[in-house]
Amino acid sequence: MLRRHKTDTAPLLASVEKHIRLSDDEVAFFLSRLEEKTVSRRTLLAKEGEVCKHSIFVVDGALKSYTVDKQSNEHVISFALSGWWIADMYSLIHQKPGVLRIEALADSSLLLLSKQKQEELYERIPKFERFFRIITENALVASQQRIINNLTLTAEERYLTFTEKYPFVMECAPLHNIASYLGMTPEFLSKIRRRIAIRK
Amino acid sequence: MLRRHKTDTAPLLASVEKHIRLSDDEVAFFLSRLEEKTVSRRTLLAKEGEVCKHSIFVVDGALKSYTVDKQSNEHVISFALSGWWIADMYSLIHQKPGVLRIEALADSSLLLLSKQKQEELYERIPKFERFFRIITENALVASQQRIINNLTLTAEERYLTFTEKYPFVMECAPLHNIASYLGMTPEFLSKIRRRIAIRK
DNA sequence: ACGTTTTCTTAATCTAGTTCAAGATAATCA
DNA sequence: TGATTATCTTGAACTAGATTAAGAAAACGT
Repeated sequence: MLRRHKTDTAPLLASVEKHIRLSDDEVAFFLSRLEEKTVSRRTLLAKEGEVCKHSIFVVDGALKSYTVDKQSNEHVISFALSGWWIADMYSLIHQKPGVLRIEALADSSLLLLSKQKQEELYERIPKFERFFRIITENALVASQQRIINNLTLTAEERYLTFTEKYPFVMECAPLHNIASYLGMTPEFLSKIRRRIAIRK
Repeated sequence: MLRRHKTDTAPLLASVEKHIRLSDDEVAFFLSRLEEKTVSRRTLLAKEGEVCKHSIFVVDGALKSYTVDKQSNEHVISFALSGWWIADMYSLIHQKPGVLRIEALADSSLLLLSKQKQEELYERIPKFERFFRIITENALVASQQRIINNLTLTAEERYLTFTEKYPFVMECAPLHNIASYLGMTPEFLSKIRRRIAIRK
């Protein structure tokens, strides 16, 4: 078998074929649109102030996106583990300077789909409109659920919900990133953890 | 001209045709999928515990979606004014019991697209995949921006940002709904407003 | 292997925002 | 029109969570 990619494209194809059916030619065309990239921990994939050029699919490893405020506090907006997409959606869609940094939490192998190649993909294989519609819908549901949690739960409840829902993120992201994602300080998360430990 | 709908479909068609080009037949088919509904203030369009059956397009008027917690506090998740869509996306997509109530803030005229007819629409006119992909992308960007604001801004900054971005919501939603949407109590919003008024 | 940086925790102090209680005004509806 | 209900505000007491400072342990780069 001829492998155009050193990076393993199977996880991405599995995700695509869960939603749309592709011919071999279409698969080949799709794969030829992708750029592979392996990065080491701490590599920046996108930076605030720059236009975000790619959607990133994580084949293996872990990324996070975050903003840095004037007091240079990081605010983690999202995590992406194996099988997830990540991007600065605002910047990517409107092709305007973004507000997010995207950084590798661990050595990672990625597949990048540039905005331009994504548009070509829609032109050539309209079924991909469907795929990305569904992916985006799922992301929207998750985003709204997070808003609901932020509005209705206490810091401790948010932490417990997170550990149940995303145990794998717990394993690869430092606690202060998780605190930030959950909207609290690392010190307070530490207190919560002790509270929970003592209760048991 | 034969009017299938008493409700004015022009705003919705304008929004659709901003993103995809339709033939007259396709327009007719699309419109035939829609159900029109006029409701008075306080009418419930969806209720927690029930499966959400429709995407709702607001032609005229205003809706809100919200959850009610155990202490029977309302938490406003979203507003929808003329030209906006609203739904309990989780419930609609997965066809499982939802967590949101959707309620009219004012007498409103609506166009409803049922989950089933939406699927039929995708079958018959695949271009609609594109339309809803774009609509969903925009909703996701807005949702993520709200998360960023919640993580990085103070209550006062959130209020000021909101009044600038959504002046029309300010005009038709009661203040305690806006406080709830912004993640603060109505009493505190009131204090913020006084603070701002005094400063001027 | 060792110095440096990152990660995580603890404790004291502080504050942004909540809770509770009450009153004023404006809408709503029979 | 008059009673009722919703909206908005004010103030005092309170608390969930932030801030500041510091130390211990682990991970990392060279």
